[in-house]
Amino acid sequence: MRADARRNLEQLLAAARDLVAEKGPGVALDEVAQRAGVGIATLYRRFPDRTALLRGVVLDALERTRVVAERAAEEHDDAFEALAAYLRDALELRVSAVIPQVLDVLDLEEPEVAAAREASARATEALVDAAHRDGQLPADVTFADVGMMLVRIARPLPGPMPDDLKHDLARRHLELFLRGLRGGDGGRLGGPALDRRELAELTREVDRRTR
Amino acid sequence: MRADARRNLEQLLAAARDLVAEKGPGVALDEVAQRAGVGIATLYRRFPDRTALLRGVVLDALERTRVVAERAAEEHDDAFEALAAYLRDALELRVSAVIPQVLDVLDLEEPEVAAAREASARATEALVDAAHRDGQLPADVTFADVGMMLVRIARPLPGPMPDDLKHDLARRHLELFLRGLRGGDGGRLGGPALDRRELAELTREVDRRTR
DNA sequence: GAAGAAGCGGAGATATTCACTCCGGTTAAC
DNA sequence: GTTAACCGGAGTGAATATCTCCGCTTCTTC
Repeated sequence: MRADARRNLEQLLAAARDLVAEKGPGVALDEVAQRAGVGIATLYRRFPDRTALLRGVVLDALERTRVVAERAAEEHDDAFEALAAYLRDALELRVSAVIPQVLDVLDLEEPEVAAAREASARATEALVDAAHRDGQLPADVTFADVGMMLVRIARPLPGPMPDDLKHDLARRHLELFLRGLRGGDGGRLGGPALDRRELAELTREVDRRTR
Repeated sequence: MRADARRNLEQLLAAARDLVAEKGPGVALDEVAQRAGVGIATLYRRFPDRTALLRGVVLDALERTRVVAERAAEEHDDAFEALAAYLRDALELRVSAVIPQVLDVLDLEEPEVAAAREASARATEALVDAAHRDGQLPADVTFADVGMMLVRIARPLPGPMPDDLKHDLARRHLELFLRGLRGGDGGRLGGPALDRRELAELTREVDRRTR
């Protein structure tokens, strides 16, 4: 495979990942190609139809999720810290938000997808279970709770706001969530601490610029 | 105004609210009319174009938000409980998720919208400030943090799952968030506590049914 | 309970958007 | 320098969405 072809493929997957997370699985494919910086024909060359693209996106996302979950387990002795590290990494990957969007549309029984789902879920379940065993995660907070809160936090917020600010806020809200799970006072939140005035000013400015 | 006309108007606003929260401001207007149980002509009779409908939805949402915020302040002596009551009520109204979606598209300078925004934000800011003053809300958790976490929790999760379960989970996650804010152990979470198997089983079933 | 005003529904013409293909030109690899 | 792989984007046809028109129905009032 030629080097530029591989680069284009990766850019397509990244663009599709971000756009599907934001707008759902029905995004215009032209838009995906444009965001990826390639022509529409290049998209169709790699992925014969929308389903193939979505399959590619979700397989990539599940695989990346599995990798960071397993790495987090290896690199941290403390079970809660391992879980926290996984959640932070997954957020950076911008991967979690896309998975449920695509599952809405894809065939879940399809073996390759089912296997990836299983592997990924198993790896993150191990983190949750370990934190439970160590008594660091409240017993009534389940696998689904953690996973879904990650989705909620990873989903790009709607509203007029620069993308990087949205992401900074997502990081901050993940820390807030972790602090809540941890129980104690927790550490600093970091990131933008916006009061009402600052928030209003910010959105107004963006609104004006894009109008 | 005739009684049936008023009822239809309310159903249109409710349908538009839910659908915009779920799919964004670009929803097909036919779909809105159908969900409201009225003909498409009835929609256009009330709202000459999409912008008018979105304006109606957001004004309604902001007004309802203001009302529950003010009522929460009145009915609760404890500042944190007042904030919690507001968040719970706002979640039930299914109103929070729609506001940022629409702000993305509407003219924020328009006086009526700006006034409603101001009034609504002021009322919820009062709740946050009071909880800060009483030392029940960590000082570094801002107005924007609380508001955005509400949006994150109120937004319907994507993925194959019955709507009422999604809503039960949203309630549960709000309680989880409140427990985190409160700091202590907090009360019971309530609602569906799903482990990995149950979650997988559930989505698989829905997936099969809708296929 | 009859008259009439207000309101309703949905078929269909029109506009818009989207998916997908084709081919002349470009670029990486050796 | 050659060649095979790869690329871009205009363009066509299909699908989808918007919005109007008008015959029918339902409330309200006296």
